[in-house]
This record gives sequence, structure tokens and C-alpha cells, in this order.
Amino acid sequence: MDTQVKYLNIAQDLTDKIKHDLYPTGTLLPSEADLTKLYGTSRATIRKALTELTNNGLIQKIKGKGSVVLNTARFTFPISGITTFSELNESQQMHATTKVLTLAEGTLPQDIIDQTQVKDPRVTFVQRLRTINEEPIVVDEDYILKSVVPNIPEKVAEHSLYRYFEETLGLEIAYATKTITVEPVSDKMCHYLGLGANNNLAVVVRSLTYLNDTTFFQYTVSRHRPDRFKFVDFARRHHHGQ
Amino acid sequence: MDTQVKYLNIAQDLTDKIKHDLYPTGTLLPSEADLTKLYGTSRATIRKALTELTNNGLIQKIKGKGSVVLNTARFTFPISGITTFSELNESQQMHATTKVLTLAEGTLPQDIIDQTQVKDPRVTFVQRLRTINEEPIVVDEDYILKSVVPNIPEKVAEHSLYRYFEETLGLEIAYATKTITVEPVSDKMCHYLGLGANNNLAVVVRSLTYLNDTTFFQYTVSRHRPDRFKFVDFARRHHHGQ
DNA sequence: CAGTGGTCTAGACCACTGA
DNA sequence: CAGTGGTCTAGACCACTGG
Repeated sequence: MDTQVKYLNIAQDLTDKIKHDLYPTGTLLPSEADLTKLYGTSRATIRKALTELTNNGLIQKIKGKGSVVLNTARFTFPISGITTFSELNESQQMHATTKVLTLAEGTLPQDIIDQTQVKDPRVTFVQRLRTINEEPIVVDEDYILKSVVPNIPEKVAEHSLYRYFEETLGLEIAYATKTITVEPVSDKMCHYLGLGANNNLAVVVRSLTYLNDTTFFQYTVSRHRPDRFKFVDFARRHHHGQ
Repeated sequence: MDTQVKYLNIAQDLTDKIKHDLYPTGTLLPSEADLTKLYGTSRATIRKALTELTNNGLIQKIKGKGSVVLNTARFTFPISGITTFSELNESQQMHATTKVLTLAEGTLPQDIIDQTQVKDPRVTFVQRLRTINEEPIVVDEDYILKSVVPNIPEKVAEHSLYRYFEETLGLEIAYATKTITVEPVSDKMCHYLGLGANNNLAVVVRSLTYLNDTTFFQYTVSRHRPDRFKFVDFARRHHHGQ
């Protein structure tokens, strides 16, 4: 039934209770000692659950006091991490569409081959235009290694690549490196994104995505309409001195 | 001398060894059992150290195998988190300058007062132009609550605000929420950033920064030259189902 | 002072990888 | 199969907050 992992269940339960205002913003969660009694676990397990909430920006722990519930209402949003357009679309309620512009075979761009040292550069290339409320928002270009995903049905490209990777193929996506820059784009891209002639700048997000076993498998270039782009981040400061 | 905290010392030691190629990219770290012997600690402590490296994108753990050292050479860069211009300047080697454009008293913008529910909106306002190699890169506008930092010397504004906050005042900066957008900016701002007439777009990073005790204390608006802006992120995917 | 979170230990059992 | 990381327990001592 549940995730079989206590600390994740506890984290989920606490998260739900915060979202439903059972633990309101600004109040303290029950102490770790109380939580161990409430959930019938050891303190280490409770602490692992609380670490999850901390990483997700839901609480701030204060030594000697307790765990303060943060104002999370403002971030109904992704909070960094790896989240995809389809997932975003479902968590928010948007009239979103995906139009497949290109679905073809190809090879990885040379600079990415160099960077990743990949042996077999054959990829499936997917180019998709995303719209929200009839308005063009972003053009995604995905290069997916054929050595990992031999084949991508058109139907999948129209919906969620990640759902296909994770649920159908059982791939375990672990991490990604992203860069965000602002760059001029081609006339064709301007046309897709509905950009005027005097403004050919788009926000370009490039991602290299890796599986649990550290194999690289996907390179993505997303070009966003600058006036519709918003990136929300929650960051913690690290104080390991010097 | 050191941080008094074993797991951070171990994390730092392992990080250094990775950076110096004692544990080369693609190889496995010693097993957790071996590391407990090496460092003379319990496994829990070793695991906490390894969690640090994982969060920093230095290793990927694989169940049944070990901890793979990731190719970190590509990110000599901030890797998200809260890092400031001065810190960046020192970690990289750049010819950077800071010019204070404005240093004055004022109040927090109304929308931020609403968002943060702050009681006393009096702030010190600092506007600074940052250049690298004589080239204007970003204009930072900081609103710092007087209830937390009563006074900011001009000398401080010319260098590092954060160093003053943390080292001189002993403030503990805990976390921040950031948004990144692209927006048209004023003529004056274009002039500061050296933007041409046909391009008035800048990358705008807005941050709300909080202390350990969850008090909000700083609002920052940074406007970057779009052609010099680069944001690098390392993100892990969370799979807590649904 | 009692209560809190931060760190650490020494065990245990499990699921997974690879030979 | 032996070795790995993932989870969990039941203790312990500490530094910090607040009354």
C-alpha cells in the first residue's frame, strides 16, 4: 500500500497536515520526542522525515525551540528540483497542449558528446511546442539516447516522456544539471513562440539528465518566451566556513 | 580548529579528495564500512557525510554497489544555494568591482510588506552596480530591515553585505526564496547595464532572505545583463509517488 | 531549570549488485 | 554468495531556548 518506508510516510503525513492547516504557518510542530510517540518510531526516523520537510522548504528547525512551519502558501510552485511540463500542468490547473513538431532519429550535438563522453551518440530527437491557454510558452527539444530508450511512440511524445520513462520502462531518473541563460533565437523559433521582430531573446534552459546508475540519457534544450518564464527556487545557505 | 562536527569534517575531507582527484570521476568511494574504519566513526556519521556530498552533486550512491564520484569538473560553479557576488568573485578569479549608486533609508515595497507581514517596514536601501573586467554585469538593489540591521556603513556596502551580517553582526542566514524572470527595465537601468536601445530586457532575480529564527530581513532585486547571465543548478528528482 | 533539536554510537535486518 | 547501501532502533551526551 504505502511506500513501505516509514520516514517517507511520516514526511508525507506531516506535509499533508501542513498543507491542510492542521499545523498552521508560524506554529511549532510537535517536538521530535512527541512525534516518536505519535508515530511509534525511533527519533532517527522522525528526524529523517523532518529533514525531508526542511529540504522542501516546509519547516525551519530552531535549536532549543522546535520546528517552525513556514509560509508555504506562496510556493504552490515546483520549488526547484526536476519537474516536467506535464507534471506542472497537472499540479496546477492549466489549459495546456503539446504539439509535436518533430520526431526523428539523430545524433547528440557534438559538444554534449564531448561533455558526457557518451559512447553511442544515437538519439531520438523530439521537438515539441507547449501552449497554455492557446498561448505558445516554450519549445522543448529532447535528445534521448537510443541505447537507453530504443524507441519513442508518437503518442508518448504528445503526452509525458517522463511518465513513459518511469512508469512504462521503469527507468530511475536521479539527477540533472541545468543552466539557464538568455539568448537570441532563430526566426523560426521566434515564430513558434510568437515573439515580435524587435525582440528575439528567449530564456534557454539546458538540462543533462542522468539515471540512478549515473548513466547519462537525455539532453534537453527548452526555449521559453521571456515574458512567460518564471523560475522559483528555494535555497538554503550552507555555512561550512571558509 | 575544525568545525567540531565530525560529519562535516569528513564531508569536507572527502570533497577535497575528490577535487584533488584522489577519488577520480567514475570510480567508487571506499565503502561505508571502510570509511567507518578510516575515520573511526559510526556508520551513521559516515552516511551523514555522504548525504552532504550527494546534495552537492559530488557523488551518486547506488544500492549494492557503492558511491560513484560524479564528474564535478564541469561545475566549478555555484550549484544553486545562496551564494553572493563577493563570494563568487573570490572563488572564481575575476576583476570585479562594486560601485555604490545609492545608500539611503526607506521602506520596503508594499507588495513585499504584504507578502512577509513584516511589522516594521523601515529599511536601508542599497543600490550597487557590479562590473567584471570593466563590464557592467548586474545592478543589485537590497532592502535590509532596520529592525535587524540598524545601520550599514558605506565601507560595508562597497564590499560584502553578507560578510558584515554573518561575521560582524553574527546573523545566521538560513534560507531564501528566489524567482527569476525576464522583464523590460527602465532607461536608467539600461544605461547602467550598457543595454542598447532595441533591447531593454534584463534578467531579474528577486530574493526574500530569512534568518535561522525564521525572521525575514532582506529583499533583493538583481537586474542582470541578459547576455552575461548564467544560472547553474543541480537538481535531484524526488519520487514520492503520485 | 526542563525541554528542545544536533550529534553520535553500536548494533540490526533488508534489498540490491555482481561474481 | 559476500559485499554494498537503505532503513531502523534504543540508547547517549551536548548546546541551545525560555521561563
